[in-house]
Amino acid sequence: MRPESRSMRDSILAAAVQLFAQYGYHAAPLRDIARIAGIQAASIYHHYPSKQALLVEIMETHMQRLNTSLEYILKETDDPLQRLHDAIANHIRLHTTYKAEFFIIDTEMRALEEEHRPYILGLRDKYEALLQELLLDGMERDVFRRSDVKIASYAMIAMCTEVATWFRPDGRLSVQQVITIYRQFITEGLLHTPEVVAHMPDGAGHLL
Amino acid sequence: MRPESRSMRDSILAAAVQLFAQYGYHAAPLRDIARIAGIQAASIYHHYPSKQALLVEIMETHMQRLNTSLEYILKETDDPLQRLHDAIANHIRLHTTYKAEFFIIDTEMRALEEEHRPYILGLRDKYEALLQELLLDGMERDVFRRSDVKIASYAMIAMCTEVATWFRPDGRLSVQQVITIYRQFITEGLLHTPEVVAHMPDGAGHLL
DNA sequence: GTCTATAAGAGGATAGAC
DNA sequence: GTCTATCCTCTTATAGAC
Repeated sequence: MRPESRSMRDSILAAAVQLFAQYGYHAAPLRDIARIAGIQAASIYHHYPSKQALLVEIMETHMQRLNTSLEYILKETDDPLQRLHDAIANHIRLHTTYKAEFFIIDTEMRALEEEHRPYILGLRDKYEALLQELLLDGMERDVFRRSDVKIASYAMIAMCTEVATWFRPDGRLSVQQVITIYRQFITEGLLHTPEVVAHMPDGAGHLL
Repeated sequence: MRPESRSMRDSILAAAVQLFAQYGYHAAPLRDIARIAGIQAASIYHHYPSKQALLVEIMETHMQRLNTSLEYILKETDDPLQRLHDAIANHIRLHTTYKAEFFIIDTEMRALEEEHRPYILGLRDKYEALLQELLLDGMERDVFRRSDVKIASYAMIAMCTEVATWFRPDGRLSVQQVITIYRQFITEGLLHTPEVVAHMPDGAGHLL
């Protein structure tokens, strides 16, 4: 694609991301997307075949980004706990960096026409499978408590994904702080870790 | 409201719930809602002033249901851990019983017109505040580990709410099983609880 | 590559008969 | 309380000039 068209193509996509996230796919008129991009509605069709194509491209790009990064973590790291930490950080970092894009993925699946839905759902299933692989491995190696792998993956994905709903770059917490808090919640839960140290003969060896 | 109209009013609302959940608010035509309810589109306006009124009524009814039940738990129960268990069970039970209704609340907030949004958001904020009250109390009484109360409430709500997305009454797990798994995940996290018992002098007193 | 003009249709809502 | 008929607006998408 030549440079002069590449730029307008990106502007249109950026405008679509903004309005799809703000009003939802069906409530975002193509005219408004065009206006933000600085052209007429009809001109969009020189760059994209339909409104639906904009949605598919947004979802495809970022689901692939998510999958590629998790595949990299699984390939490069062996320790289950380190893998989990990296996966949580990766998920939250991407969902705060591409906040609007992932919010669209999370809320506009229904807006996908039959033709494209299986493909995008496949990408989402792939991510779940990768995370489940991570969790199962950690359970088999006795690092994680044995529990329902599917439910654990759903719960993790749901809570880390929702960060895209409320996170504000200028808010109370930095991305790194959010990651640290979620990491501890996911690994240790809400309850106090039992005070093991007090019962041990020599009082040595803090667990944390 | 008289009985003969009450029935059609409910039929219309039930049809709206079905189609709003299936296709989304903007993609669900009033004509289709009417067809499922067994009347003509124009007849809906005898029972509701607008399409928007259907959405507001669905959201209002079930957010109030959620708030009332959590308020009851906080009033009747004092023990923080028991309160947490009850709150989780209550949230998941309501979100599986009124699956479509809560799915709409979770995905169609953007479809609310300015006039009604503050009211519904207020009900949602109220629920978050109640849960945060529960969590803060548990931390101050040293039952829960001290951590960020807001984040903990967001995480809990996100993971328990998403059950409405994938739960199937005829699926692999019963509602009670889902509740038990979530409960353990939220309280204990993914990691093994340290094997305290082995280090204790008499080996007595299982923690769980 | 962008424009103007417009097709073609769907949508929410209203009027007024019965 | 429900119907038929219809209004009015908005929307995606296309045709063809520049």
